Amino acid sequence: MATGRTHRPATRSRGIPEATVARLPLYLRALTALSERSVPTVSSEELAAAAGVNSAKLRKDFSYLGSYGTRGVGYDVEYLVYQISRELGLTQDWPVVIVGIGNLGAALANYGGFASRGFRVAALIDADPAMAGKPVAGISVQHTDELERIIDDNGVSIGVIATPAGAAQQVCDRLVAAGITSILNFAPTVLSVPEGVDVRKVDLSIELQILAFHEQRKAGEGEAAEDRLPPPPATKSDRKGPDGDLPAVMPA
Amino acid sequence: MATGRTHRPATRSRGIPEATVARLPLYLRALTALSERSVPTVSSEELAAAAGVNSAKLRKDFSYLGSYGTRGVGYDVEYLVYQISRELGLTQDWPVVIVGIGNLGAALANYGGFASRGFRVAALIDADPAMAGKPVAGISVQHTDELERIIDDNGVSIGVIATPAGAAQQVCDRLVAAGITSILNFAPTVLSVPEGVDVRKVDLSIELQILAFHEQRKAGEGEAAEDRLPPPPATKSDRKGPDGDLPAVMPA
DNA sequence: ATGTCTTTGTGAACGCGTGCACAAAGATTG
DNA sequence: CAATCTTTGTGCACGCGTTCACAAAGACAT
Repeated sequence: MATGRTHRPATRSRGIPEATVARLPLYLRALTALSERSVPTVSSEELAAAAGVNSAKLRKDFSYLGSYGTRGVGYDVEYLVYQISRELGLTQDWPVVIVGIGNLGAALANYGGFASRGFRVAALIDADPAMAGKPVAGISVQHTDELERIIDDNGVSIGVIATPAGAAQQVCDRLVAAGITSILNFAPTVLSVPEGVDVRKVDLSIELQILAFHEQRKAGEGEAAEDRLPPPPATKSDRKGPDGDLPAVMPA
Repeated sequence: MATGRTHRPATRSRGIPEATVARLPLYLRALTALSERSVPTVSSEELAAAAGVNSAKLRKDFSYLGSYGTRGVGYDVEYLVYQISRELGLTQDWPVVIVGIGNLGAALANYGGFASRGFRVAALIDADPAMAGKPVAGISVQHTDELERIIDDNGVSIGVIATPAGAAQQVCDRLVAAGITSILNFAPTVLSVPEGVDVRKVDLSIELQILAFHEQRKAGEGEAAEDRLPPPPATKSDRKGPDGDLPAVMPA
C-alpha cells in the first residue's frame, strides 16, 4: 500500500546510480550494433554519439561498472557488451507473463525487442473467456484463472500489465500475491504495491501530453499571454461540459 | 531524451520545470477521476496520494502554475482541471499522425487515452501498399507517399513513429521536413533531429531491462558475488581478425 | 470578533545528476 | 627508452529536483 510513501527507498545498490542503469540499455543497443558490424573497439566519444549522450557522462557511467576501457584506445566492444548484459541481468532467462491481450498486449507479445534480450514470454493471460485458446504471436492465450498456476509453474518474477485501467490494480494484486516482484504497467493507473515490488510505468498518453505542452509553448512563443483565466477559483456550480474526462473505457 | 545534442538547455522558459510538466498529466488524471465523482475540492494530501507522489512536491508543482488553492480547504477540482489542461495545451485540438501501422501502431490507433485528451488521430500511415485502404480503428490507412500532403492539409505538428527501427530515421526526416515539430518515437533508435524539434522516446524493451536489473539485484541479495568475469579486459594486441565470434545476442 | 484549526505556499537544506577540465595511463612512434 | 599523442577515469563545481518544516492565510466555531 502506501502509494506515495516509501516509493523507492533507495537503489542504494551500493553501486550504480539509477540514472546510469536507465542508460545501460541504450549503450547496450549501440554496442550491439557495432558488434554486428564487427567493430573491435570504440572510443567514449563515438559510442556516446551513437547512444545520443554526452561522452563524459558515458565514461562516468562505465566507471561505475569498473574500468573496462583502455586509455588511448577505447573500449572493447565485445567485452563491454558482455559486461553490460551481465550487469543488467540479461545473461539469464527471464520468463515474463503479459496480462491483458488487447491491442496493446498483442503488440507487446509480438514485439521482438523482448525475446531478443533474454526475455521470454512465458504466457499470455486474458480475462475474456473468448480469448482463451486463441493464438497470439504463436502463443495460446490462457484464462486469468490460470494466472497463479502459470506464475508458479514457470517461476515468473516479471509481469506486464496491459489491461484496462479498471482491472489493473486487481490484476496487480494477484500477480504480487502469486510471487511477481517486478511489474511493467501500461495501464493508466497508479498501482499500489507492497514494499519490495518494483513497478515501472509506461503511459502513452502522458508522453503526448508532455509533447503538447512544449508544442504549445513553441507556437505561442512571440504572442504574449492571451489565455487569461476566465473563472476565478470558482466556488461551485461550475459544471462545464465534457472536458478531458472519459469513462474507464480503455482500449485494452 | 532527444538526440543528446542541442537538448533543451532548460524549459526554464521563465516557468514550469520539466519535472513538473511531466507530472501534470498525472495530476490531471487523478483530478479527472475526482471530477467524475463530483468531488468539489481536494487537499494536496489526498490528491498527492491519488497521483502517487509526495504532497509537498505536488504543492510546489502547483505553485509554478499559480496560487489556485485555498488554505484550510484545498483545491477546487474543476478549476484545477481546467488550469492544468490549459497549461498542457489540451484545450486545443492536436491532430496527430501515426506512422507504421503494425501491431504497435494499431494498438496506438485504438488507444482511447489519446482521443480522450484533445489528441485526434488525423491519419494512419504505412509503407506497405497492401495496408493502404485497410481500416484500422475506424480510419483508413494511407500510404507513405501521402505523408507530406496529409501533414500539410491537416496542419499536423505531432507525429508518432511506430515503424521498425530501420525505417525510423528516414520517416523522422520526412516528418520533420513536412513540418512536424514534435515526435513520439516508439522505434528503438536514437533519432537525429534539427534544433527546435522535440523528441520523446518510449522504449518497451528498455523498461524491461531496467526491471531485470533490479530483479537480479533482489535475487542475489544474500548470495555473495557468484558471477565472475570470465574474459579479462582483453589486453592489447588483441587484434583478432575475422574470428567474428559474435555472441549473437539479438537483432535489434 | 476573536480564537482555533486546517491546509497552502515557500524558504532553505540536501542530495543526485551533469558536465567540465585535467591528470594519469597506455599506445605508438622515432 | 624517451617523447608524444590519444583517450580514459575522476575530482570538482554547478544546477535541478526533492523534501522538510513552518509561517501565513483563510475557514470555521464560539
